[in-house]
Amino acid sequence: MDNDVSLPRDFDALRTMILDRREVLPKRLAQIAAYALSNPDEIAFGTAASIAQTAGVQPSTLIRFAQHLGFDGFTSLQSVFRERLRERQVSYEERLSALRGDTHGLSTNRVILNGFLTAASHSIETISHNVEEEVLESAVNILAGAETIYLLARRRSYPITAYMAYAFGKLKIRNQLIESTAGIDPEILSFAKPSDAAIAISFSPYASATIEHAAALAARNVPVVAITDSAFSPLAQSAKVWFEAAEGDFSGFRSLSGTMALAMALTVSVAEKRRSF
Amino acid sequence: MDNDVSLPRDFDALRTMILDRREVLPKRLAQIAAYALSNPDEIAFGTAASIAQTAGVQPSTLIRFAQHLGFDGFTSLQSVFRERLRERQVSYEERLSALRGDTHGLSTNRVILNGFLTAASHSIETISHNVEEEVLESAVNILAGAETIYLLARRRSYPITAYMAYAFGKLKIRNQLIESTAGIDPEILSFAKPSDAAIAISFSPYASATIEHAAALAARNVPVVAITDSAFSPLAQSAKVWFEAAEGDFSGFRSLSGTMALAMALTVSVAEKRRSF
DNA sequence: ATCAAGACGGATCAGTTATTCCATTTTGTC
DNA sequence: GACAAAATGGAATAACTGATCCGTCTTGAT
Repeated sequence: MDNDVSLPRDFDALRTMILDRREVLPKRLAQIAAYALSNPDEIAFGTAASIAQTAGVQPSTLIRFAQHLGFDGFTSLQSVFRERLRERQVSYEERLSALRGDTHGLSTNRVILNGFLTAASHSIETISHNVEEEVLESAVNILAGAETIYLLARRRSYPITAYMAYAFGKLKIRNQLIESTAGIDPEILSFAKPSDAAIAISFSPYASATIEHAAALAARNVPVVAITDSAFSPLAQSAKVWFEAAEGDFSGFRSLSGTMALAMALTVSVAEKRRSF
Repeated sequence: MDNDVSLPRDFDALRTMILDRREVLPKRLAQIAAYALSNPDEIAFGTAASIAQTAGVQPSTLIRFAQHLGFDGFTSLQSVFRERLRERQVSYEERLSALRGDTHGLSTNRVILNGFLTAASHSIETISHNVEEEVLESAVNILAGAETIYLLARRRSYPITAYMAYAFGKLKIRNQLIESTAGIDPEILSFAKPSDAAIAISFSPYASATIEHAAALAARNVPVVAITDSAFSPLAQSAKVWFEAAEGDFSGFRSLSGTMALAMALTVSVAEKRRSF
């Protein structure tokens, strides 16, 4: 349309072209541009309709986007994304060595990054094998029935509950994150009733505050769902149901990836369950 | 349909299966088998009609071929070929293949959990391929040289900086988490000097506070390292270096796994670098 | 040579595709 | 603030998709 002279044949050229025009693109077209560059595989394999949906636009906008760049339709734009995947296949062996133990010629930084990525992927694997159907179901049941969900975690586990608090909030599920900025946690927790529930997360070495709070709640018949690392964890004793989430770690820091995925799954499952009430 | 118990979910398994049956396959089906193994890319991208033509058979034969192998149609066979191109990390693919695809007979809870686990593993893969050596190095250099590291993130990105704050603390690296509980963020940030540095994390839809703070810091020559989702992000403009971390998501919630691993790698790399001073 | 069982080709079908078109909204200019 | 131009959403459409079906052909055991 407005650029017939140089229509990009390969992905890099296309990428550059899009980045060049980023400021002059209309809103929806820019939205697609951003999506396309960060999810090129989706463009390569998806259909106009499916891509439009995940990118949050209309299919027609996708076609306009392609035409705006000089292609004669979505299909020709898509073929550039497909070409990219075919070519990349060549350098695939070199990529493989990146994550394997092969640290030759890699910078320290890269070794560290790979370490964390590997630890993360191990966590995910472990979770997927260790989580049992019944445990998952009863945890979801407990939480879905709760009036308020209390979130207990400290230190390295705190980010998990922070994200859960955010997600519960978005999903309009009442929750209370125990953060102790003012040191009044015991008072807040004293409001918890048996019709509420708590999620407690802690790994060895266990944060004493989390353990104590969980025990206190359990003593008052508030059901506790725990995520911890073994059956010997003091959390497991206070918990009505508990998940074993042995996280991989690298140089002393846990990956959190598996636990994070489990936590989000719990969150969304609870919302899903409530919707069916 | 001579369906065996297990139908291959990844390309290698499919390849082995086809090679096993090579002699027992009827003529036309063998013809397709040979074509498929030597032109896997064509199968991945083509349509049943186009593949049939270049392979010299009828489209219906292609579908019969797929069904003969135990798939329920050409489409499911094709998805195996597509998966092969999509997953650059073969080892991950093998490990996680159990997770993907069939949701038959799984509980809703399990489907949701698998969704998050898959999204997490995608994130990790993406990060491992998108992070470039130079970007990583210059980010580490900036941060290692900083007196105080300011951590900016809101909402869904907040858990990342929360964990970084914890890890930096453990590693005795001076840092300041911008949390705004008292609404005095601008004042705290006004202390930042060019000899400090900031890490800003935000994904679309970007948290305005993070964007503004990052821009303010950049304007005062405080170097900003950003983690965001595309070149279109307003964060990328304020940043001296920025990482692209397109996180997989499931039912609207980002996985955070890849970003978390990247953040931890940055944290530890900075500590490592400082130790060498 | 016969004949049943499987393999095959090709017409057909329901569903989906990319695309077009037009009414409406948004944007930019004077 | 008014107006033209551009952008956008969404319904409509024609082409094409994968899959099915059935008559014909091939194969191989008897």
